[in-house]
Amino acid sequence: MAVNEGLSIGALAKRTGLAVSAIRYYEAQGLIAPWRNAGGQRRFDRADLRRLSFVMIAQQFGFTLPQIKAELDHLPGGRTPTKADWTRISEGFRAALDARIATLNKLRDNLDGCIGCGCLSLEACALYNPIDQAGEKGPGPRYLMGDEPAA
Amino acid sequence: MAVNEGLSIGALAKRTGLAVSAIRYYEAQGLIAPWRNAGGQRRFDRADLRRLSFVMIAQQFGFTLPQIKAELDHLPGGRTPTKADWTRISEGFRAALDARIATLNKLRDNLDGCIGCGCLSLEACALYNPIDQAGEKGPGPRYLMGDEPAA
DNA sequence: GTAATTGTTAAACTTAACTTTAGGTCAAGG
DNA sequence: CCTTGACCTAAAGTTAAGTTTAACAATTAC
Repeated sequence: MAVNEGLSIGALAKRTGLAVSAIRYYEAQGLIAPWRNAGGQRRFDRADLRRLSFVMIAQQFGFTLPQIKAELDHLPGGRTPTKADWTRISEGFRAALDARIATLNKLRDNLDGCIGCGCLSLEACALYNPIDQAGEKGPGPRYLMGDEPAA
Repeated sequence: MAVNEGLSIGALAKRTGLAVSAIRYYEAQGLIAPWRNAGGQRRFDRADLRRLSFVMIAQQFGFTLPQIKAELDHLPGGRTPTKADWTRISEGFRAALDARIATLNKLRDNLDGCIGCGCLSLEACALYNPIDQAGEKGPGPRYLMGDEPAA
């Protein structure tokens, strides 16, 4: 056992809890870049454990792999990332998470209003607006829910 | 034009902002159950607008279609759902949403600790535990927001 | 009455994030 | 040396939530 062999993909899988196939997939997506030993097998270093932790956490937060790659690409190229490097990109998480929590709180407040009125109608319901983002910004108000325009 | 013809799929699509193909897909998944006119075309009633509103809102909250179907299946079978019926199942949203917000808040608090230590390591990082749970849930895309919404 | 629009079906295609399979290679133990 | 287990690649399969396509029928508009 040479001192500086690096981790095999199986060892990395055990340490992270990821499937071997997932780690290979992440390499294909450019999230990690192992080197190869004499026999052509992947060898990882310990910094890759941290990279994969980052990937897993970012996924929890709803980031896509390309987005995560974009973050990881901000890490320094030539050297092993320092604690400060990781702290810097982790703070991006904090901001994204705060934004997401704010969105859900707003959604919940809207829902509270809707429970009160029981409407769930597209036009009247405050929840409709977020949905509308993707939809057409078309024609004016309609009577959507089968209720008469009734006074 | 008979008084009580019902809505065509195109009309429903315009009113909801959904694509015609999406509405057909929802029917295939059992989320709505239109009847057919003499020529074999789908006809919807106004209550289906409300069902689709419910679907769209629930999707905003991260529910899957099977989960949404499970909620909709709690609506009364024989009659048009009343406002009270809708209010009752909307309250399920409120609970799920509260749970999700709580989860994210916990995640954020853990992240704050991690930013402090800069570790992001699997053994030490508090964020590891939620990841570990998600890993137990088998193959396929992971949940976007952490916990699976309460059914 | 005819043309344009809207509707019908089944099946194939799409994207993300993987997993599974098939057919072989490398490494470690006895 | 030989076997067993870990590893390799490329390609196909999986799931969710739809969209697209092709070929054809029904409705509506003029």
